[in-house]
Order: sequence, then structure tokens, then C-alpha cells
Amino acid sequence: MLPSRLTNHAAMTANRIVDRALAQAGVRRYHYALLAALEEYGPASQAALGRRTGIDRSDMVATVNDLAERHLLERAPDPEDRRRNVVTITAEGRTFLGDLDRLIAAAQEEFLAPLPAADRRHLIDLLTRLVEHRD
Amino acid sequence: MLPSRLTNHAAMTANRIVDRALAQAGVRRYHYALLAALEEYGPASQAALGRRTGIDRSDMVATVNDLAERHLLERAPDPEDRRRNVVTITAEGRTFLGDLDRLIAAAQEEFLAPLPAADRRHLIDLLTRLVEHRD
DNA sequence: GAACCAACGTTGGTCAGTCCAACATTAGAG
DNA sequence: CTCTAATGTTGGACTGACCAACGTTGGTTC
Repeated sequence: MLPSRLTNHAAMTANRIVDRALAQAGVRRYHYALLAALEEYGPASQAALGRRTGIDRSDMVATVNDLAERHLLERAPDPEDRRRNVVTITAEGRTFLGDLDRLIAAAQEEFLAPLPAADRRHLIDLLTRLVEHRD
Repeated sequence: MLPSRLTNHAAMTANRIVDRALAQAGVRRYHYALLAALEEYGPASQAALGRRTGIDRSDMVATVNDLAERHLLERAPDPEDRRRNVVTITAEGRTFLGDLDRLIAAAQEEFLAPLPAADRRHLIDLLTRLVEHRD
């Protein structure tokens, strides 16, 4: 099997596991990525969040909308730059993210189950090298 | 970075490279997969091709249509089972596949460029183990 | 032979991720 | 003031992946 296809197949497997885990909490990968970025980096503009998560601007709008509706984050105009909003995770969002983190950790474990610890580290190293070569 | 996300990112990289290569010949990954399966396994029903390539039945119809239009394959009713079609690669399709194979080989090389041969083999082994564990 | 079940191909559709275009507003540089 | 870039929003397209419904065909069981 072609390396590209194999990688794709592995990614599909990973996505399936992660998607199923997140679906238990009624969210998708984009939602998780956004909440995780807010928690890690603090309040930020949508554009900055897009740069950090890889989510496109228009999809960032939709994702922020989804999560704002559930009071997991808040959006407010940025007083320092009127082009921007500032997006902030709520306390409820933080709690929810804790739940998601547990689901995600279990999904990683499931995805990597066939590999012992040393192989896992090696896989991560190899993939990282593939990916960073591009960025 | 989460292993699932890293894998996904690597797959996106691979897909981008492969998609760009295939776009030079005006086809997509599904098209290539179908032609390659026909070449490897010979004439087959759409359902069998779907099982080999992972392409869903309705997408198989569309993909076969695309390639039949370009005379890269032919579809005919199967005289042995009237529920089925038999799909056959044409001589033109075979030549075209040769071109695609060269594009794909170059894309694999590009994708794996950051890794020396031993690491490539190891990556393939690790990914294969992840993927086959599921099937 | 009839009833039932499964397989097949086709049509039609949805979804998630990915990405782009166009627009109006705002900020900064010259 | 002009020009350029950044921002957020709306709207859209594309690909891959997947599902439902349908009519036809083939095989099994009674």
C-alpha cells in the first residue's frame, strides 16, 4: 500500500475514534480544537484562533457561533481594535473542556492500542518530522 | 500535539501532494484507486471494486461514469449475473494509469522526503499495524 | 411455485472538513 | 488623503465519506 494511502487510512481510523468520542458530548473536532486553543492561549481574536487551530475564517465564525450558543464561550468586540472580536472561554466551557479532554485521552489510547510505548514515541517522531518539514 | 491530530495533519499533507499530482492529469484519488484496482485485479463488478478500494457504491457509480466518459474503462452488463456490471480497463486506461503511476511515485517521494529509507520502512510498519488492527 | 432474503446498481441526499470569494469596516503607513 | 492589509461575516464550492430508497436479479427454503 502506498505510504500516502496508508497515512490517510490511519488518519481515517483516528478520526473515526475521535469523532465517536466527541459525539458523546455533542461536539466535533473543530469545537474541541477551538476550546482547547482558548484554554491554552487565553482569550483571542477569531483570526488568531484560526491561525492556531488551522480553522478557516468562515468556519471559525460558524464554530464560535455553535459554542457561544451553548455558553461555552463568549464573543465581544475588542475595544482595542474595532475590526476584531475577542473570544473568551466561559467557566462552563472550561468544565466542558475537561470532560472532552478525558474523552480525547481515551480516544488516543484506543487509536494507539496496537503499539507499545516506544513505538508510539517513534511514530510521533516520524509523523512530526513529516509534518514540520512542510511548515 | 495529539497523535490523532498529528496523523490527520500528515494525511492532509499527503493528500495535498497526491491531489496536486493527480490534478495534472485531471483526476482525483478515487479515479486513481479505481484504475489501479482494475489493473491489479482485472475486470470486476462495481461492488467488488468498491470492496477493494473502499469506495462507496454510489460514489463508485459516479467514478465509473467519469472514467467511462474518458474511455479509460468500459462497463458492460455481466452475462453471468444480471444484477451486475463488469468493469474493464481499456488500453487507453492502461496507458493513462502508467502516467498516473509515475505521478504518484513522485508524490510518495515528495511526501516522504524528510525521512531516510530506514525511517520510511519503520513508519510504514507502524502505520500498517495501526490500520490492520482495525480490519 | 411462492416467499423470503441478500446482492447489485442507480438515484438522491447529507455531513464534515477544507477552502475560496466578496463585501464593509477598521487600522496603519506613507 | 490614498493605499494596503487585517478582520469578521455571508455565501458558496469541492472532496471524500456515508446513508436511504428503489427495482431487479439470484439463491434458498418450504
